[in-house]
Amino acid sequence: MSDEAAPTPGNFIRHIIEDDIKANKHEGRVATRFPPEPNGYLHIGHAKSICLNFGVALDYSGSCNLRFDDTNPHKENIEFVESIQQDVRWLGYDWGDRLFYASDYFEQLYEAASELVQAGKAYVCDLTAEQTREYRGTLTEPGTPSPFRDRSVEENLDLLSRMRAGEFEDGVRVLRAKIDMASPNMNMRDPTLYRIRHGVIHHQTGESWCIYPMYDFTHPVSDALEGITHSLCTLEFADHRPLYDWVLDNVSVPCHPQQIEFSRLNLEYTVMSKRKLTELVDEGRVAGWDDPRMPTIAGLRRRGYTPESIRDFCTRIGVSKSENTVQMGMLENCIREDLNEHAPRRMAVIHPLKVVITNYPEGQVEQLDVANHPQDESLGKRTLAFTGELYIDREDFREEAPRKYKRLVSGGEVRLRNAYVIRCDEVIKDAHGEIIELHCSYDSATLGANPEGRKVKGVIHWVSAVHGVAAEVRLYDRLFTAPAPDSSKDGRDYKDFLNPDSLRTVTHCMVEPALAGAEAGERFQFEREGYFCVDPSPGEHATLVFNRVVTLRDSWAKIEQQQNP
RNA sequence: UGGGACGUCGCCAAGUGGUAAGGCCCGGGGUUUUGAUCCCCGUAUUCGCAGGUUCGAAUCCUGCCGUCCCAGCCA
Repeated sequence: MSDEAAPTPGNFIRHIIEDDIKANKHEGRVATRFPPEPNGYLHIGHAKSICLNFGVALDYSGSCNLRFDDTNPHKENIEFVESIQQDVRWLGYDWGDRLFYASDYFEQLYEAASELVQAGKAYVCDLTAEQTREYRGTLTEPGTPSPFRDRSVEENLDLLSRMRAGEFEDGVRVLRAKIDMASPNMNMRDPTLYRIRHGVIHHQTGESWCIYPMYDFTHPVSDALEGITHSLCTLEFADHRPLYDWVLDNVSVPCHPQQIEFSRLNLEYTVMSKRKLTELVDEGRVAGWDDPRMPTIAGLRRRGYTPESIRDFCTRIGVSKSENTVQMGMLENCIREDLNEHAPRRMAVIHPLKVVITNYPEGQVEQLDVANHPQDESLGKRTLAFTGELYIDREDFREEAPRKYKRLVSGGEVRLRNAYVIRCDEVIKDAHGEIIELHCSYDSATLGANPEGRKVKGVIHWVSAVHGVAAEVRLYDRLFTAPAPDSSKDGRDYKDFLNPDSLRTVTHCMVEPALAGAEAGERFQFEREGYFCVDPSPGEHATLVFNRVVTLRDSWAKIEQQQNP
């Protein structure tokens, strides 16, 4: 057991950075940035980027800026800029005093645009959006130059300043780079640099601007102004790199950062696009961005994932340029490993079945001393009350034992975890034949000792009926039923694969008394069930609510499945 | 049919001319008052395919095949 972080394995980006340091490129400096657009909550895919950018900065004594890419006020808002900061911080990263907004550079961006115009490298274009599309050509055919491409520098300068002054309506004109309408790279066919947007209140700049720069223009300039050395982004931006470099080569900036692309994370049984996650939230398919079924950082946090487990996950999946879809098991393994080591053990009965121990002295209560962790004494002990009436889980009793079943059966014996061995003598049913109670007898010689002359293989958990505390338990499962819900070949929408059983709420659970004062966000292992987290929602919960983070590995479930295919 | 990228075990992923790391999953065994944990052991004669260069190729060359991305006044 060790809390030492495993060394981060090398990847192609780290190799490039190490080579650059050796070659004294950028004076040996390393500066990265994490540049989210505040138009949604961060998800596990962003965590990969965050761990990469901040991790690299940490390991090479560099710095990593947090910069909001806020150039499209239509889609962005302050709730997102706040949640993003909270999530990055929660993941364990610190941007110090280097919190920036692309909008901090609007004035410099405008000057850079003027510079391009003056150099004859940008022009104001009056084509409509639709016309622009037609003029752009197709993947296989070159585009056609805009009729406004050869406007004079003077006219362009005048028009640009009047765009800024608000003289033109939305969509009437744009500023475009003058590059190459015949380029095989669509991004180089005179890309739009600025568009007009009236009537939106930007969360940072308010109403001071009515023209907004595009990503392809904003990003390289922002990177350069911040002295970024390595600008890491996902694969789909590889085609934009020539434009990124073009902008930096044609505008006066202090340095020329290097853009490097890596592949984004895909996770089985979920979706990762912001558009789809936004849809799930807006349409009420989930309870919000922090719904524990969401792959968002906020969702994982509420589910009970630890920041350590997410960071561990990010280092395990690595960084490469190949298209990948990581199995859920990988993420689950990371949280199991963390919680197995750190979570105190408790007993909780999710589907209670009453057990009466007929030979237990009436009214007697025994206080049992029990370890909080089977391997780690430093987690201490707690006391458990044992009584003649208790609850076990319905799953742990069968009238007829299936093959290899080693829990309680009629006439059979089982060990009550941390307590005695009991035998089931009688099954009490109601008028419908439903089992409502078990009458058992206990062997008083089996507390902390094996029974004489026989072996009892099964061990089940239990809660004293008089000391137990009522609780609600939320059992989560994967949000989608298909491994790749957003790429079905038969034209079905990702929402057609929503898992109807992704949340099962169980209301009348019984948990051991030590759980009574559990605080929001506290995590436990409910023995033989899984890891659970006290729901941290700022709550008006009348009773305790536990979210299931993840089940325990369950080899019995595998056996059972093989027996009843 | 243009351009960009990628193809190493079921899923990730090292490897950068010297004879296929590691993790997850999976299978088998052991310990265990959690069917958990932990501990052993096993799992690619082969790197998309086909040629070529070389004493030697996953690594170099050529050709082919497959997958992903690009035609927002989104990022």
